[in-house]
Formats: sequence, structure tokens, C-alpha cells
Amino acid sequence: MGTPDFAAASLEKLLAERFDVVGVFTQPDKPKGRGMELAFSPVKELALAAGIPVFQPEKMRDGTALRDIRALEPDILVVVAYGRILPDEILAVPPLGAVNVHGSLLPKYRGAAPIQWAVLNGDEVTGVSTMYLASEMDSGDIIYTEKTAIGEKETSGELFDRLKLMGAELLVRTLRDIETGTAPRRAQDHSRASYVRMLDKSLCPIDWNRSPRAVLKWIYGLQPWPVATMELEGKSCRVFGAEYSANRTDKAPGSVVSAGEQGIEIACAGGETLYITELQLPGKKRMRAADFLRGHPLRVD
RNA sequence: CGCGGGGUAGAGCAGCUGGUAGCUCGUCGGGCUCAUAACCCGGAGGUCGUUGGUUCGAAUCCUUCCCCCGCAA
Repeated sequence: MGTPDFAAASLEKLLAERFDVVGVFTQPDKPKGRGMELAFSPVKELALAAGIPVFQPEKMRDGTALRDIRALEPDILVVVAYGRILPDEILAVPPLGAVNVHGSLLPKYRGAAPIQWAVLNGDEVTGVSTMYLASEMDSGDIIYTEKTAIGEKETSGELFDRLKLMGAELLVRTLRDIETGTAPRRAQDHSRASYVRMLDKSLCPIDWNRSPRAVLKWIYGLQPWPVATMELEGKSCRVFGAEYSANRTDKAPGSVVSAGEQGIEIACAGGETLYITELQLPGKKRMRAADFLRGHPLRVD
């Protein structure tokens, strides 16, 4: 069971490793993109291509999903970013239980956007975990975890792509060891649990009253979505790239300290500054700050 | 037909109340300088996305299509 890209990576791996995937559950098709055309989820695309039965229940609790799962008689249930809470009666169907791949080192970052928040918070290490599903979100017993370092300027999207592969590998190992009865099982330290919320546009405006590193992490953590923004010429510009500077200023946070080849230098907290190196104006494509300045002479505050 | 923004020199933009195009950067040549990413002079480089139309004449008005981007998910 799964829906987005992150889940598709695991499904792809399972298929490549010759696991017998008897059925796939994914979210119902929804209109997406310009033109609002109906689009299949990445998981559905893969499943269709592999000839696996696809189920897209609107509701998990009306009995239909439960009936379908029982009919498939699965040994085990694998859930990766499905986007639905599963009722206990469904989790109870497979004899080997239900496992989940999560993009963080649990119990840290339970919830919807663990990968992004690891970047946004400036963490230097994160990872993936596999666990058994429990009634409460992301609180089940941990099976395996694997760590990885976060690059200083790594975007959430880039980290996502790495973790989805790590998650897929870890899932394979987890399933194999569960099958042979050698998989470990360790309860989470619930006292150290933290929860993160889904990202949304309200997070976009950059808060220049933070340190250059916090701002830079914000910029890269909000990619590829929803993307950090800043006000320029009265417009809300999306910001894609930043670079540290060694300069200091006495100007107020948010002020334009300089504008040139290196980028647009903005004052942050504590008199430190940060260069904005890549941005995008409404209706235009993303461009280097130096290019932007050619057609938009910026006044230094 | 979900809503909206945009396609003009290599890059970023202006021009768009109609009269064959301009700015900044880059590039080429020359000059100045101990020197320079600085400065001065000069040059090259554009079918103004595409199609048809209105007009004496269109980048500029109307039309067809293509492409890019944001919202929405």
C-alpha cells in the first residue's frame, strides 16, 4: 500500500527482488496538473505496468477494503506513504503482520513530512526506519533503522530520492528477516517522540531574523515544494539557492546589503549575511540572481 | 474547455495609446592603466514563438497553433 514516488521506489524494489506482490492499494485518482487531468499515482502506474491488481478504496472503513484484502490472502502487509490510517481490523488480516517504511529515525519525526523537517531543522543526520504498524501513527515497534548524513545544501527532494532507495533496501531486508523469523523488534522510546506537520505555503516566506544557516536550510528544505519566498520589487519571488558569506552588516535583517555577481546579499540575524544565488519571479523560470539583476537593477538598502 | 502569468540580440529586461527595435550584462576590436572583474571609444549579434487577418504601415490591434511558468492537487 502506498501512493507517491517514495512508495513506488519500494514497490519497484520488491518486484525486482521477485517478491510475490498479490495486490496494491493506492489513493484514488485525482485531477492534477494544468488542465486538471486525472492522474494515476506513481504506485498505480508501476502496478499496472507489472500487471498487479490495483485497489483504490475511497473509504477504508466501509468494509470493502477489508473484504478485498482478505480475498488476496496476503502473508504480510507493506505500507509506505499510503496517506491513510488503516483500521486495526485490516492490520490484523495478514498472519505476519503489517510493516511500514518511514523517512526518519523514529521516534523522531513521526508524521507526514519527516524528511523535509530533518532538513528544515538543520539536522546533520537522518535516516529511514522500518517498523510494525500500530494503531497510533508511526508508533509501532522498530525493526531496522539506517542512518545517513544530510548534505549542507541538499534539498528535501534530493534527500527524498536517496531515502526512498535506502527505504526500499531496508524493506527488502526487513521482509526477508521476518520471513525467516530473525527480524528484531524493539519498542520505541515514546518519551522521545516528536511529531511534524505537513508542509504548506504558510511556511514559505523567509524569516530573515534567523541565522544564515537556518535561512539556507529553510531554502533547501522547502524544495521541491512549496519553495521559500522573499519580497523583491513588491513581488513574492521563489528562492532556490543561497550561499554563505563572510561579511557582516549593521543593517536590519531582511535588508539588501549588496547585489552583484555573487548574488543578492541579505542581512540576517546577528549582523551576518547570506547571498541569494538563484530565484524565480512570478510567471518566469528560475534563474541565477546575477541574471535577474541585469534586467532588474536592485537598490541597496 | 478549471484559473492566471509569459514567449523581443548569448543572458536578464524595456518598448506594446501602431511608423521596420532599445537598456544592462556578456562577447569582439581598440584605448587608458603598474594592473584589473574598473574606466573610455567602437563593432558584431534580433525571421520581435507560430499562423492568418486589419492597416499605407504592426513587436505593438484581432485570430490559429506551439512552448515555458505559477495556482490548484
